[in-house]
Amino acid sequence: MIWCVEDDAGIREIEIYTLESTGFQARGFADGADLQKALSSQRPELIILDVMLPGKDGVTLLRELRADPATRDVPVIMATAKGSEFDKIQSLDLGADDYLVKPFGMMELVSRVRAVLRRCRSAGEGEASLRWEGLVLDPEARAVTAEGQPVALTYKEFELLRRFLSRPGVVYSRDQLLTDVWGVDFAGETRTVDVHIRTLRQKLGGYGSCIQTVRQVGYRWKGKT
Amino acid sequence: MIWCVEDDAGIREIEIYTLESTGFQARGFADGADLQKALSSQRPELIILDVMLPGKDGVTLLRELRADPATRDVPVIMATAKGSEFDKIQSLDLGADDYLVKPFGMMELVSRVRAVLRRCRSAGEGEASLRWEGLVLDPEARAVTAEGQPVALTYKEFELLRRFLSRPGVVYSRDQLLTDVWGVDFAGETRTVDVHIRTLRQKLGGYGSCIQTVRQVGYRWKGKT
DNA sequence: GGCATTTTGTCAAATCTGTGTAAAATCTGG
DNA sequence: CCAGATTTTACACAGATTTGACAAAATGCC
Repeated sequence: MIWCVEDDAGIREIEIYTLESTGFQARGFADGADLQKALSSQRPELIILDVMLPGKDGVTLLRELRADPATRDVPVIMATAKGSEFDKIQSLDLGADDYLVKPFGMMELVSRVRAVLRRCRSAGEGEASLRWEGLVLDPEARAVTAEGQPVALTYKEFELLRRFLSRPGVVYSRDQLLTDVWGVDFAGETRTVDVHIRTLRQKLGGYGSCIQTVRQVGYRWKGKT
Repeated sequence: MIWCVEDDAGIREIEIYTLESTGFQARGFADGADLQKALSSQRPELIILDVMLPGKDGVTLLRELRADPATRDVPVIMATAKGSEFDKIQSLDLGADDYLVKPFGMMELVSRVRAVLRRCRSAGEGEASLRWEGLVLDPEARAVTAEGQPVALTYKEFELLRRFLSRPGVVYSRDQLLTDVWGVDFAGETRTVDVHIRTLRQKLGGYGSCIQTVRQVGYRWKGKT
């Protein structure tokens, strides 16, 4: 799925039409706010980002994308009408993967998208990061952030959180968590899980209350709404 | 089984014919009311939903589908004549799995259906939730909702309800329920079941009366209508 | 229809169980 | 051996479960 952020509806239509007719799935956004809202629940393969946008401009958006562990590794192609060298350098410095100068032909768009995707895929697909509102768990970096602030978790805590976030709302029994996180051959059969849940809850601060205990059964991440 | 919601009988016929001739089972509905009626007793693999419909429009229907735990995870492909960006974004935001713009070719329809099914199947099948009209029991989340409102049940209450909903109309004797829910080696043999049935009936509100007592025998969930 | 008997509904009190919590004990890698 | 992570232990408490007593309803008999 490729996302196009472009305020001009006409250009956006053409971009999407072109991408879809070439076999990509595509979706458009008129501004950065829409993009960021959608990013909170989904993750595109690639973003085509216009520099000139109402509200936050493309360069600012790019900077924010790169600052967030959850979106750090989404490829971005910047698009701009201005051919100014400044934008170009600045964007590439901030980590844009490629650059398109308007007016660009649709074949150029497609070929650049393909090129960037090819480049990024060969870089190896990483595990997607899990997120819940402002809480982000990055499996590759093995790091968790809450509203951008790092949360230091131990191994067991991290693995527990990973289970929860990967299936929010689903109840995990203590046994399940034990064999899952501790390993099938775990001897001890005490309040071990409880204690780790407690420390995890503490470290998660406000998100701590998202871990609900289901009496007689186990724990689950607070379901939607 | 794929369901097509489309008010134009001609288009509906063609969709169904195409899907069936490609090996799918398909069934058509003229409006949202018919769809929702059918959903109360069955569950399709995928829904193709027209945006322009008499009565409730497709976007509203989609929103309702996504709001209901029982249908939240049914894949939906939206179809529309309007190429309006608004509809498209809104639908995808609401969780449509794909989008078809009329007039679409039948081969495109089939390929999109295949793509969505492939994507959703790999998402892994969990336990199916049980439902009775507006009452939904989700075994994985261990949660029950009545008309979307959560119903807090204790362990025993949940297990009882699960028995009833899994075989509506079947009478369970107290002994059966005791060994089933309480365990084979349950000592106490008093009014225990009755008391739990009572609390369950209370918490279920209007659905409480669906638990019928069969004198001398036990209890059962109210059979069909 | 009355009446006795049995079965079920209801309530509140008593009991039991699982969980939260803190702190001590143990383990692990450097 | 140390620091930090993990596990164990112990105990109090909230909430679930069970018990027991009685009221209400259904059934069968005359």
